[in-house]
Amino acid sequence: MSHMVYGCVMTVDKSHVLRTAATLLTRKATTSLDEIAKVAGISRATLHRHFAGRDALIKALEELGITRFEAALDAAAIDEGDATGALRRLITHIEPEAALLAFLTTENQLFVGELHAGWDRLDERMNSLFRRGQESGEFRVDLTAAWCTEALYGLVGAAAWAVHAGRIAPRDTEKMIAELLLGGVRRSMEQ
Amino acid sequence: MSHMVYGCVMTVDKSHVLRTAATLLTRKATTSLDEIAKVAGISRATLHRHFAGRDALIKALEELGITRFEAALDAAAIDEGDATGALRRLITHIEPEAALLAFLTTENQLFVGELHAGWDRLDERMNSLFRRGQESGEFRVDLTAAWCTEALYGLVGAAAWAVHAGRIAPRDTEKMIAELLLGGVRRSMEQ
DNA sequence: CCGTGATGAGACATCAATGTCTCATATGGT
DNA sequence: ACCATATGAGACATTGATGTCTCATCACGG
Repeated sequence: MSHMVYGCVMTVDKSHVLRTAATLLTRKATTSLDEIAKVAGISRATLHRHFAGRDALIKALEELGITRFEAALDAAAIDEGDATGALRRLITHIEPEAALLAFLTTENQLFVGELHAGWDRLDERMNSLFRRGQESGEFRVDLTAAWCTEALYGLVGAAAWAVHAGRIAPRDTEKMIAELLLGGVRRSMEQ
Repeated sequence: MSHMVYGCVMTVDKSHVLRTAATLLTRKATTSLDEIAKVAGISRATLHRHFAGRDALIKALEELGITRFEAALDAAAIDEGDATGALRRLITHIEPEAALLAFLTTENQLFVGELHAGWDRLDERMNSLFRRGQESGEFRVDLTAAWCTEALYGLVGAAAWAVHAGRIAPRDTEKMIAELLLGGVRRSMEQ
């Protein structure tokens, strides 16, 4: 019985399904599995074959988001160079996953039970980046690292929503997030 | 068991019920009316007497949020004085309504159909505040007013969540939002 | 003391979402 | 050509939320 070889016959792109689910669930948290399957272009039966149920789908969404976020942190090499540059690189790598991240940070339903252990690790890496910037003198110290982390999450979500609403161009999101987070809206006196 | 310490026992405090609903629905968008009623301290029958159904409850939530937001804009007198001060005052007045606002900005379900006309008015007032700051030279012009508005919404939501998660103290939210939005995390050279 | 009105408790039917099943079809590999 | 696997379509029962109803209770005012 040496069958069960994975990887070639799988015509369903789980990542695509999950992204579709993230988009729909962000817009309407009560979206039915029927609609998710329909928009993803698969039947409800197939959706159910890949994800046992709604909870499993949400769980997979969480897993994917954490994985992508972690990958973005790695790709941005946030521990190298100055914190400002590291933060810019991070935003660049996070932006493509904005919709997914926005879903995870707003769907607090995930945290009613136990929260995924991966989040602790991500939060810690984020916090350490801001702390590093504070210690190097790049970042102000009157804003806690924890708040800066939460603010980044919030801004990423706001940007995703603004793009969806057509208020800002997709190509501008990266700059908008980075500039606002780093410099704020106030015109600097030095300029 | 008839308790409830209101002045008059025969009238349910709709505002209290709505705030409870906002809190619960923010944490879990699929919270049942049963649980909302229970946490609000009323029976499901009474909840249904005041709000015809889930949609009506959401609608009332939207109305309340818009009303409170509009009141905050008025109370802050955002058209008077410099834009920076106006923005600080606005944040001060908005902060108590953070949970409610956070719900409205994340519950995009509201916008699948027609979006409430009140939002246009609110967005316009917010945008004009940021435009005013740009024209007076206080705010930078490379960040659009629309984005600044969305960013404020996002930061208010992030702050509400951070407080709920115990990451920042309630008394600090005002400062955290204002300082980050105005000045960003980067240490200013002028200091 | 009694009546009006709001509420609490619960029964009941309904509906939508969900989970599970079967069967037919399509695809890819052997 | 044959077989294994994935998929699509749909039937079916179940579950939970919801809307509606009735009745008992409690508070307040006349």
